[in-house]
Amino acid sequence: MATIYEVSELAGVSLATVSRVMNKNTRVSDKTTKKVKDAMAALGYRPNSMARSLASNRSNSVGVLVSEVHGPFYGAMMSGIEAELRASGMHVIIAAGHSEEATEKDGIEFLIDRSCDALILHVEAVSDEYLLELSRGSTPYVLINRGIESIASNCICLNNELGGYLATRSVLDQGHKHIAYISGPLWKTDAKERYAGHQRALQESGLTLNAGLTFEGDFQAGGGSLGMRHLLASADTFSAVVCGNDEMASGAMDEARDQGLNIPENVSVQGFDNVGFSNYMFPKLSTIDYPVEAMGVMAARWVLKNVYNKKDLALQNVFRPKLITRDSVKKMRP
Amino acid sequence: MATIYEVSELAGVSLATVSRVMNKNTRVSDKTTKKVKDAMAALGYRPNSMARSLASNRSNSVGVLVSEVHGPFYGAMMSGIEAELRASGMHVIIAAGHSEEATEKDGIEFLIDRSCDALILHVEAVSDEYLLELSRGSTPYVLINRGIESIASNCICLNNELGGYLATRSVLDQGHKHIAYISGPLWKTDAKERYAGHQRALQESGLTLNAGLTFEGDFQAGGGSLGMRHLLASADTFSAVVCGNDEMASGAMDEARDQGLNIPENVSVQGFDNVGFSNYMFPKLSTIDYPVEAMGVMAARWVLKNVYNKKDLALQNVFRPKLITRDSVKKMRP
DNA sequence: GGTATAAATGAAAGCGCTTACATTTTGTGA
DNA sequence: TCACAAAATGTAAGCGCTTTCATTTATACC
Repeated sequence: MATIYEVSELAGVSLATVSRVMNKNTRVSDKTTKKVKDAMAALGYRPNSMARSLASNRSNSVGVLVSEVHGPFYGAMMSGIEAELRASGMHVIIAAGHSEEATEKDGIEFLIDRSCDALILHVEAVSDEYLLELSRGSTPYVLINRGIESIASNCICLNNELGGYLATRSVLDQGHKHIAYISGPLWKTDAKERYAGHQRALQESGLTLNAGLTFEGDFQAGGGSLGMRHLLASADTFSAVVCGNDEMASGAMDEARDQGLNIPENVSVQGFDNVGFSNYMFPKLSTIDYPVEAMGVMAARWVLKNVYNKKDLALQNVFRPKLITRDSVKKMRP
Repeated sequence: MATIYEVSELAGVSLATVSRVMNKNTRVSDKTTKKVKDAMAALGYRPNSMARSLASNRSNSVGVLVSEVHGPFYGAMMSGIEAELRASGMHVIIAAGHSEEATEKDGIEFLIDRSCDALILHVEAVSDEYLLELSRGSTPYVLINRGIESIASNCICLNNELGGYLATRSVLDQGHKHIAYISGPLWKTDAKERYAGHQRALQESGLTLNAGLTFEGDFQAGGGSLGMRHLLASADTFSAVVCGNDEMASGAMDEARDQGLNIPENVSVQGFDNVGFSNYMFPKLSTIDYPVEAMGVMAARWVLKNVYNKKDLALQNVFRPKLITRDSVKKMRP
């Protein structure tokens, strides 16, 4: 492998000049630029990224921590990030946090030790204090789907409350009066916010929350099944169930069918996330669109702008969820 | 940030000794080891990974090229790879190839330029010749889901032919005699092999392939819909359709339902991949299990063994697909 | 043409480690 | 106790770049 030194020799210039034409940060005359480029081409020169990183204290890598590497949600997020960053020559290093505090911290440290220039984090278990402390360190980071007041400009969030509101609002608009809710684990901020939105929609319609028609799930299909079983066993009746995410909606639908109910004829189901498989379900799931890929792209832009000094990038911190109407919610006869 | 030099000073030993206790590759007496570790702890020392890489010519990073970063299939694969490699302190850099030759080559070069110690590739568009040429380079790689005879030990494959056979065999076993097939794009090796398995199963049962009941799709839901439409419009009747993958099965089911057919009452559907959403579909899809996560883990092990010299790792090159019986294929009355 | 100034280039000191080789210390057996 | 091998540690030369500062060359103006 040719080194910069051999290039400089062949081109008859100094190391510094070769470095300059590579980095195009200082003017080099057209004539020497050409000589250098020719020499590079002749030698098939590829700069050694490790040496560059060491000398420049820039690794051109950004670390991405997701809860799970698989899963449609994180997939879309990583996809947006990868595309945007690679287009600018940066690479992404991934790590999984598994929604556990220790693992998340471990992942963050791992990425920092890897000399990432910046981090994009989707963390759930770690505390605000930890993140605040982290922000005092030297590795800048953006948070996806987590809002912390004092570092708001580092946060890229969905308005979950609005999403929760929209979900229930749309079910109400179809004439439903008895609405059950299967929430995500309420220690997760987004689950809590969505639930709050649900409550607001009910209140706005003059309905009161029926605690018996509420179930705290786990954001997984299993929790949705459990939730539906619980709800169906309850004394109260309902014509629709709003779920904290699509996975739980799927589980709930399965369970309902197992109990002989048809969807949406006997019970309507509303999801949240619109990620991956909701369109493959039957009936196709009405849900709330979570523009997670766009948010990934935005996180990447945040890094490009704040860490790699690309100007002229417009940033957006809060994204709006959008109602997706499909077939799982039926209109009620008045 | 403390450097190795400060640690050596505080501990009263040389740079080399500190390096030795970090890398534990040379014996250092217990006494000095302790002194060094204490000094490290006192200074909160973190080794600079870029400097280590430069000096040792090892980046501890492995590049992973997938067709799409999102998508349940690649998600499972990356998940397996990430978990296995990180447990050994290596990190993974991802890049997307988008099933296009130029993009795949670009991604591979990108990863090589990033000083990856090894590559794990899921490539589709690039030619065997290119890969052979690549194998003469200095960056070792493993191929997932691509078999090349002359570098067989670098390939981790599913026995696709067997999978295709199993899929059709199971449908035959349910008493179906008129079976349609929606294949993946036949320029892709796996699509071709699965199709070959289908044909073998038919032959074995003394059935002949009916060209009118065959459709070449694109491995996407859209292709499945198109395929089903085409098949239903054909002159020949069929009671079951075997699909080259789950996405197409989903599309096919949608289309069938749009045309008023019930599944599996009017037409049975068999998928392939068992990845992600097939369990969320309704009816739950009978399919062929593709142990892609395990294959990801195996690819990671290949790298650990061949590149990072971890002995004692058993490698497996060919994986067996497995039939998953669920609800989308119905038993025919004889 | 001569000087002042800007533009282009070069020289060399690191960046923070690893590792081959040299040196010192420790342990062993007679 | 001494010679000698083995174990432990130290010395110093890189790894391949970037970047500051100094030097040379080109440009402009009178």
